[in-house]
Amino acid sequence: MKDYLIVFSRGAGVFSMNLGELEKLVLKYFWQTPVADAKQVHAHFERSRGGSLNTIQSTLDRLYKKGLLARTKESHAYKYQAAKQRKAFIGELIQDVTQDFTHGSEGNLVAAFVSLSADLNETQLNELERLILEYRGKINSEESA
Amino acid sequence: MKDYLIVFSRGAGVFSMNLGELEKLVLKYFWQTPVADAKQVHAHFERSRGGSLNTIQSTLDRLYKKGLLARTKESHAYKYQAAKQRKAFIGELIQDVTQDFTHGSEGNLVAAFVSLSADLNETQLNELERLILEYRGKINSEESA
DNA sequence: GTAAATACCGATTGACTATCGGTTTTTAGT
DNA sequence: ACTAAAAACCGATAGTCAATCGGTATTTAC
Repeated sequence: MKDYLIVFSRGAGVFSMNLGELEKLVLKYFWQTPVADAKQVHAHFERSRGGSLNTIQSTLDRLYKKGLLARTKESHAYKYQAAKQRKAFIGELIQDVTQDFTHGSEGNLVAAFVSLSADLNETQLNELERLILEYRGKINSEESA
Repeated sequence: MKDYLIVFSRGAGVFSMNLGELEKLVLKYFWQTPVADAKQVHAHFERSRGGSLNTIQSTLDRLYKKGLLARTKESHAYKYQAAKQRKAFIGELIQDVTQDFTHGSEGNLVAAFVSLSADLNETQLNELERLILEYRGKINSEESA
């Protein structure tokens, strides 16, 4: 007789689930198209990859349940839109996948820099410095307000 | 009669697969412990999470086949070790999960900065600037060599 | 040469995406 | 109010993958 309990858990991050290929495509679609219903999404993907309207509908529903799409019912159809802007999503994604491997004191971004710096060119370094300056300015003006 | 072919593919990135909870734990273990065999890994995890030696063995094998662990046979047991250092792994991970969502011209790191900057404190900004300077220095000395 | 340690094989379970047929619900128009 | 169309909803199936572990084949040490 087992006197213990085995608990299985998958994913502890922001999303706690993985994204399939179609889900990724649909997300990208909604970063280009503010609002669309299932029919429109289906029309958009029918040519490039096929698939039935039902497949699109259940994918939209899955993304909605994951909190990645928002929806409102308008007459008899749901209108979907991205729940997060692309960059915010990417940020959460990075946090999600890295948090298991980064230590508390070590910022994810700093880890990312160390990890990716080998691929950086001068232009990107300049851009990054510019962003840091810009961000510093924002902090300071907030503090003095 | 179907005259078309449906191709399913999951993941196109560096790893082209996902990591389970145990796999993550084992990876982290090998970033702290340079070399270990299945028995040692099992001994380490037995207390905290249980599981049989076989489970550890197949997990090690899976990580090996994914290229995340290296192994050499020593007498009758494989000795495993991390194939990638932690930060390199994190870098590839970030690239992997973001590449579907970032545009070619936009560096992943720059995207990461924009995404994560809301969480940055002054210390981390300083650290980042320091890293940029350091990295610039490295580039320059390589160029003049 | 045998016993112990380890690798190897294969099966099962559970989670998740993709897919789509069929049924129910909702709404618009008459 | 009735009906037809549209859409949502339900449920089934297949494929991928991690986790798990029993059983068998190898390998090595003595």
